[in-house]
Amino acid sequence: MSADPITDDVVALLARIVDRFTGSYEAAAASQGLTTVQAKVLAALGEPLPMHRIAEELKSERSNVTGIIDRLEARGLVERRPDERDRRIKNIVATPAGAVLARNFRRSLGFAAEPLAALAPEERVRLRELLQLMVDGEA
Amino acid sequence: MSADPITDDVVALLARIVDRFTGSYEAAAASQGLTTVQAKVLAALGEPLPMHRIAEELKSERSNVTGIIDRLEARGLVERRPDERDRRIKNIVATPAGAVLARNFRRSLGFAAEPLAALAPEERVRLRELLQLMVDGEA
DNA sequence: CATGGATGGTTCATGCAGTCAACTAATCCT
DNA sequence: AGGATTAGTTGACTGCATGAACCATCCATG
Repeated sequence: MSADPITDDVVALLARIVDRFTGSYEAAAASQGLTTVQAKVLAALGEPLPMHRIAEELKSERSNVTGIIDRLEARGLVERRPDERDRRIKNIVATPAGAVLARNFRRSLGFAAEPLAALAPEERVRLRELLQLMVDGEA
Repeated sequence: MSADPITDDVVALLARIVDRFTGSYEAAAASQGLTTVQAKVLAALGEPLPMHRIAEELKSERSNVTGIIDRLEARGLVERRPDERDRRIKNIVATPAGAVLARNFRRSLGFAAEPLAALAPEERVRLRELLQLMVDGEA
């Protein structure tokens, strides 16, 4: 269809890899009793973030984030902290408990993803180059 | 953390690429008025499939598939057709309308994904090799 | 400095996707 | 024939997502 069979192959391979990757992601999240969105939020919370930044991060609506944070806060993993300078803003910060889960999540994601990169060192370097090109290739 | 900085880089790059890919997927689905799951199902329906096969495909429960097919059927994109040999089974088959949407979806997914593979032909070949290794690398 | 417009967050209603448990119907196995 | 297994559905419940309406706060400009 797309004229170029190699491109088609690459796209198909990417589809499979994406599938595995998201599978690993979900498994890693579940291993910490988190949904994927919750894991994503918690993982992004190295620095406190206002709600609307989180909405951006998730490419979703502010109204949606309210609920997600509600649930995380109800479990004591996250805290709404009023901003000093701008009283409209609530900064979300991970509690110690939340930080632990985030760290465990990242670790188990790493383990899950590692087999994917089980290539010879030289191959991994080459792969990194190519992926970097792909990433740079767009705006 | 994972000892190997190159692996870390590769994982991070993969994460970004996965992100873009799923973004494209969602956009392509939305362009046909479909949710991502609906698009996935419709795309898998080159051949009629019994519900439980679809559940496998989606890695979800049979009970979940019931609802998904309900909605597709309500829109006339899909049809429940009783199986001749095994009367427990309902084979799901795309209606002409459904097939059109599936084809449009695939086309617009192709266009969306193509920029990702916008590498020199030689690079694409090399990338295909590496991705193939990754895919083969697991059970 | 007052006011009108933008921004940050919440609420509400609605819909889809997902799980789990309980159920019916049909098939398989012996 | 009868018990286990398999296919699909139903119902109750949760989480994620959107869109519209709404406060509160901030900010710009007249």
